Amino acid sequence: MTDTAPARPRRSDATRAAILRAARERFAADGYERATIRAIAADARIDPSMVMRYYGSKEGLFAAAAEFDLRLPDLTRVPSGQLGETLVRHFLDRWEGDETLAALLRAASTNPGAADRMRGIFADQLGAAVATFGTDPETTARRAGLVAAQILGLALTRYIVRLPPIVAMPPAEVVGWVGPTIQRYLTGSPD
Amino acid sequence: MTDTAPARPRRSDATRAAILRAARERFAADGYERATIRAIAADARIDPSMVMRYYGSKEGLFAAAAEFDLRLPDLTRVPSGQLGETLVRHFLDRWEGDETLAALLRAASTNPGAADRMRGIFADQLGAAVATFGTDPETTARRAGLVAAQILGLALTRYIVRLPPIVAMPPAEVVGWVGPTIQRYLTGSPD
DNA sequence: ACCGTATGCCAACACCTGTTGACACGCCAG
DNA sequence: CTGGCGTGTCAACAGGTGTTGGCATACGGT
Repeated sequence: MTDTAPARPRRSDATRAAILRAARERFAADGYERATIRAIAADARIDPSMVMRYYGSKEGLFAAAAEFDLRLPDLTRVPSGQLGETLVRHFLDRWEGDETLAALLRAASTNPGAADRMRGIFADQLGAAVATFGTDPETTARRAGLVAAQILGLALTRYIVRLPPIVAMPPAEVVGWVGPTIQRYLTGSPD
Repeated sequence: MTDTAPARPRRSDATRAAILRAARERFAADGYERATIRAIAADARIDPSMVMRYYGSKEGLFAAAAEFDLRLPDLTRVPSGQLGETLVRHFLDRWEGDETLAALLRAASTNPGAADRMRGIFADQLGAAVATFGTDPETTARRAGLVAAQILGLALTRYIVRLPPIVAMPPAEVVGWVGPTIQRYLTGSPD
């Protein structure tokens, strides 16, 4: 068994946290390859070699920095007519409150490991949430995939590529437009 | 005036084309930073310095390789009820027949210039197409942006991140699910 | 046949990258 | 007080990057 959580607080915990914070910022702003360990270390005001000691490698650092929980609400407690609206609002909040998702999305375009993690998050977490309410199990994966496609497209155009009309839309209007789409992907049928 | 098109075919045109083809492949597969000039030159079976002579710099090469025309159909000739379906089918074809778009999307996540070009393509070309049929000019930019968000999300999950359920969907089913979404973004109203 | 020029290769540059090992300081248990 | 260990810095390595200039060669017009 790997001894996680001996709970003994180490003096270096603050440094570890600073590194992680700087890493998330840099990965979110620059993507995986342009976010250099040296720049991250400089932001955290320590030597680059510390990053290696605490996280092993750049890949290890990214893996630690890209840990993420969508914190999806319990969809069984949401009125079935408001699923889309609720999810879109939740994703907007989650996206704007934590730059980890932006880091993950930026990196996922070029880094296979990041793409892997992205797949995992949206397949596992979103897939599980979609499976909680009673749609045909045969189609849940597809429905979750379609939701992911719309949500990620929204995130891509709003936070990464920054298409002006999408950036300019207030959250409420985004919910108004995209909510029904998500609703249909979850509970509707094609064509 | 810059003398474009003296129409005199140069002996090096084949080389130029080979470089461009290799560049599109590499940019599409690896993104901007990981696609190295050396690797592109090796694919094209020439010396890296030739790339510099013909395209000036890596940025110049990318700019040439990322030239792209969506070739959107004339939307005024499409029955207004089939706009969504038509557009989705067109985008799927365009995306699968030319890796330039994939290169552009991969690069747009990390390279500001690529993001710029992406914005240009979807604002100018898609925006113009959406403007051709008579919706309120006030909302055309927003409608075009929403369409871009859904289409780019579909492309991201199908060709870049490769979410299994989206990859597995046959084109006809994609059209069946996403077509109505695009239709609503073009001709419908929120909420 | 000749010569200029377009085409291509080679070697090198300056720089930046992730990563490593040796060395210094300071906290804390004994 | 005195070790030992956790924390941090410094300098360097080996490799890869975009980019540059010089040199060979072969084409094409005269």
